[in-house]
Amino acid sequence: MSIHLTKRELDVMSVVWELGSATVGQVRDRLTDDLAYSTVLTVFRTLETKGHVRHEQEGKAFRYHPLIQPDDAGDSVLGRLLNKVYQGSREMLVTRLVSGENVSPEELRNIRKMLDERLEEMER
Amino acid sequence: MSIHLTKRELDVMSVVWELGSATVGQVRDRLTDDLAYSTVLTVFRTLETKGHVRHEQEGKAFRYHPLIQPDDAGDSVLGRLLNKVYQGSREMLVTRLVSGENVSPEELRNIRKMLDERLEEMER
DNA sequence: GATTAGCTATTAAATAGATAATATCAACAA
DNA sequence: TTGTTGATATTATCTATTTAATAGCTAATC
Repeated sequence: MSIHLTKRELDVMSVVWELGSATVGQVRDRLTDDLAYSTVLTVFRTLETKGHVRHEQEGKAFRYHPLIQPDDAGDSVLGRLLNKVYQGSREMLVTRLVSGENVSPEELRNIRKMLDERLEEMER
Repeated sequence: MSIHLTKRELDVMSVVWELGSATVGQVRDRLTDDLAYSTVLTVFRTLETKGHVRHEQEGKAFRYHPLIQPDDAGDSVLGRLLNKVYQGSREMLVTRLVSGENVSPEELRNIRKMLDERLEEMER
């Protein structure tokens, strides 16, 4: 089954993934919205209930560790986006993804290279 | 500002985009979940309130027309996905997108071609 | 030993989202 | 004229999500 994260849950998981693991305070400091400590804690508890993180004691604080990876959470969103918005066309999706101003040629070349490699191993 | 659609709103808009325009009944018939007529109607009314569709009378029914396009709705999702899940790396996102079993070599080649063209026009 | 600082636990409450029952209304059929 | 049919309009309910106030606990500090 696919994993669904709410907006806030994703905000929190994003920091946890980035840091590898995180405490409530660390997450709170990194979020752009200024949330109360207890708010972030509540989100963590929800995530733990859902089995997406676990915690261990660290001094007096809890340190939360991810039990799911970005891809796990991304797949459901990506799937919905692909099917509902781009009618299943990966090309349309990627086209849009690289259509912004701030996309460097290098990034495009890297993506192309990745595609080349993937194509090669498919043909083998 | 970026457009946010809820899951159900996206389901409905998806059908509207696909058909060009749609009535409540048409949408209801195409959704995999079996929703009541009034449920779909409610979603449409929300979408209309938000300015995402307009309607015109057609016989006794309403026909709804989209006022936003797929890209408009996709951008906010894509942006969140890119930044929160893939840490801003388009390459990681695309890698995941093309990593499934059911991705044809042809589709990959089309994407690569699109990238080539985009790279060319950037260098010009 | 009392105080404070820094946590977690409990509880509440407001808002958003999803679903649908029921009331109405207009046009057509008998 | 009077149902009947096929819509829309109104209203309600339930659940999920978001936010946070406040209570309680523990270790260090004075």
